[in-house]
Amino acid sequence: MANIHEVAKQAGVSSATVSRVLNEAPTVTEKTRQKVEQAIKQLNYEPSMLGRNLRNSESRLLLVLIPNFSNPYYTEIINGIEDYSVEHGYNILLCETDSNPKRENTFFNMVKNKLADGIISMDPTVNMSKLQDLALDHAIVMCSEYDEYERIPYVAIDNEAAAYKVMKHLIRLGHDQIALINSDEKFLYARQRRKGYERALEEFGLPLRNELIYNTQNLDFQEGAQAIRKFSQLERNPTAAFAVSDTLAIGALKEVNVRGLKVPEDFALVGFDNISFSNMTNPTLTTVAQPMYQMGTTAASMLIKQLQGQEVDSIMMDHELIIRESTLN
Amino acid sequence: MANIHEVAKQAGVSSATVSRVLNEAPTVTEKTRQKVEQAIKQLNYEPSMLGRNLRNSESRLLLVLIPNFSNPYYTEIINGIEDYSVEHGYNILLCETDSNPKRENTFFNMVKNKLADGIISMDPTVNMSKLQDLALDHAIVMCSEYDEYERIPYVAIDNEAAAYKVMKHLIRLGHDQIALINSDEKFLYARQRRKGYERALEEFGLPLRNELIYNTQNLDFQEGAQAIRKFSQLERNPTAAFAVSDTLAIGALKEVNVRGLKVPEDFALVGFDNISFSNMTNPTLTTVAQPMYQMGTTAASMLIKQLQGQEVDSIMMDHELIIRESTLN
DNA sequence: CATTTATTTGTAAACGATTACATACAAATT
DNA sequence: AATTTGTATGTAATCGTTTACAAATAAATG
Repeated sequence: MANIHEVAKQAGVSSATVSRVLNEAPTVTEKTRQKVEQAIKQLNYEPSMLGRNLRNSESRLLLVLIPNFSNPYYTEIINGIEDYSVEHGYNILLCETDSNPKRENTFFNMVKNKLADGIISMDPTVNMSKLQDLALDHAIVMCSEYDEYERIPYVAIDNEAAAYKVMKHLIRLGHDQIALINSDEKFLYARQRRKGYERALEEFGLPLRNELIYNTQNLDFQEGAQAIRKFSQLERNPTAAFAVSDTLAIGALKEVNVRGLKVPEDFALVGFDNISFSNMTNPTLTTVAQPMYQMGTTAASMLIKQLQGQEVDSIMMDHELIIRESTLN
Repeated sequence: MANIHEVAKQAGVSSATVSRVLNEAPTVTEKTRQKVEQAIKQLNYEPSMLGRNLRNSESRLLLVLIPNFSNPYYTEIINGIEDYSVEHGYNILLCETDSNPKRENTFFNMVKNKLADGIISMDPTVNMSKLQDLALDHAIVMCSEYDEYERIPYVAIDNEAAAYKVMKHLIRLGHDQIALINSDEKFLYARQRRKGYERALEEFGLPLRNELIYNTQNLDFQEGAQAIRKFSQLERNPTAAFAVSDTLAIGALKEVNVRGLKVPEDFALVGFDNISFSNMTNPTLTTVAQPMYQMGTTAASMLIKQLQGQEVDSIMMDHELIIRESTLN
C-alpha cells in the first residue's frame, strides 16, 4: 500500500501538496490537483487513518456501549445513532461490554487513546465512577439508562410516568389485582417504573401487595414464565400483569396460555418497548413504545455537539401506550 | 494526557526504557521498572494505541460486517466471535453495512489503513470483487454466506441438505402440497435451500408446482404473512410450508391463525434459524438450528490463524432439525 | 523593467509509540 | 590493572499524516 510520499513522487510534487489535495485545500492549482489525483489512482492510494488520526488526534469514530448484542431492545436506537452519525461524518462501532469491567476498560481506553472520539453508553451496569472520570475530558452521552446524581448528559424517557399510564389503563379496565414483573431494581428504570406502579395504586386507592411484585434476574422469556408460575401459587391470583419488558411479557403470555387461561379475557398483559415481535404474538401485546430511533439520533447529536465543544443538556423524550389485543375488554 | 516522554522524564529514564517496561521486555532492572511504574501511576499515563499501531501496523481489532443490527439471526454468531476473539487478545467491532456500498467502503478502508486487522463478513450483499481484492493482502473470513467461486475461506452449513431434511420430515408426515417461502434467490443460501426443496420433491416423486414457491424481498414478518395470503388464492392450497427464516415463519403463522386455521392440524409450518422467539410462539415452531455460537468461534479462529500467517480451509458445520409443535401429527 | 503583492508549492517539525544500534556500566577474566 | 564479556540504558530513525513557515513563482503595479 503506497503512502503519501510515493504519491508525491509519482506526481512530481511534495507530500504537503498531496495532503492539500486530499483535504481539499483551496490553494491548489487545478493542474497540480489533476496530477496528484492521477497519481493517487495509479498507485491505488488510500490515506492512512492511523497517521492522520495521530496527527489530528481525532478518529471520527464513536463507540456505542451495550451490555449485549442479543437484546432486540437496542436495535432501533442503534439505527438512529448510526444514521445521524454517518450523516455527520462519524462512524460508529458497537461494543458489547458483557457487563465485564475488563472489556469495558478496553473501550474506555480506546477513547483515552484517541482511537475513538466519544461514547454513547446504553449499559445500565456501566462503572459510573470510571465513566464520570472519562467524561471530565471526553465526550460522553448516556442513553436510556443514566445516573440521576451525575452530570453526564442523557436522553431517556420518563419511566415513572409511563408505568403510571400503563397502570391507569389496566385499572380503568376494571383490574384491581395487578402484578408487576420487574427487573432487578439495581437498575434505575426498574426503580422508576416501580414508583409509577405504586403511585397509580395509591392514587386509585388500591392496596399494594408485595407478593404481586416479582423481580427477575434478567429479561429472558423464562423469567416472564417463571413470574406467572409464582403468581399462580398465591391464594388470590392477579388478573393482570405489567411486565417491564416485552420479552418478559411474551414469556408470561406463553405460560398463561400453557395454563389454559385466555388473554385478555382471563388475564390482561402489558409489556414495554414495543419490540417487533410484540405485534406477532397471539394475541398481540399491549406495550409502551419509546421513540427509539429518535432517541438514537438525539443521543448522537448530543455527542457530536459535545465534540464540537458545545454544552448540551439532558433530554426527556415522549413515550406512548400502544393498546393491542392483550388488554382489550 | 501524558505521553511516553513525560513519563520518561518523570522517571529519569529514556522513553525507550519506558517502552520496554510497557512491553515487558526482559532486560529491565527491577529498580528502573519500579521507577517507571511509579511515574506511570503518578501521571496517570495510558499508552496511545494510535502511536503504537502506527509503528507496529497492527491494531488487534477485528471488524464484523453484518447487513443490519436488527436481525436476531446474527446475535449468537457474534457472541461466538466475540468470545473467541477476546480470549485471543483481539477486540471486535460490529459494523452495519446497510447494504450500502459507501459504508462498506469505510470499513474496507479501516482495514487497508491498519485501523483494523481483519474482517469477518456475514453480509450476503457484500461487494465480492472488492472483498476479493482486499483478501489479497488482508485477513478475511466469510461466515454463513460465501461465494462458491472465490477462494476466501468461509464457515457455513450445508443449506441444501438442511432444506432436504426439512422436506423429508414434512413429506413423511403425509404432506404432498408443500409451499416454499424463500427469500430473494440472489442469495446463495436461498438458491441452495431451493435446490434441497426441489431435490426432495423429485426423490419422493412429488410434482414441483411453481406457484407454491414465494420469493420475498426481505425477512420481515409481513412477508411471511403475505406469502400465506398469496397461497390462499390458489385453487389447490398447500397444507404445509417451509420458510427459510423463522421471522418469515412467524409472520406466516400469524396469518394462518388469523385465517382460522389450526397449526399443525390444518397447516404445518417449518422455519429456519431457531431464533429464541421460535420457542415462544403458539404453537412453538419446528425449525433448523445452525450451531451459531460455534460458527462464530470457528470464524474467529480462522481469521486469527490467517493473521498469524497460517493457511486456513473452509469449514462446513452440522445443522439440526428441531421438531416442535408446528409439525406434530 | 524593477518592485511589490498575491498565489502556489516545498521544507521540516510535529503527533506517540517501538526498536536496531550504539554506548555505558558493571562483573568476570586474565 | 587491563581486558573481555554481558547486561542495562540511551540515541535516533521510523511509521504516515498535517501544517506552520519559508521559498518560489506568477501577476500586478509604477
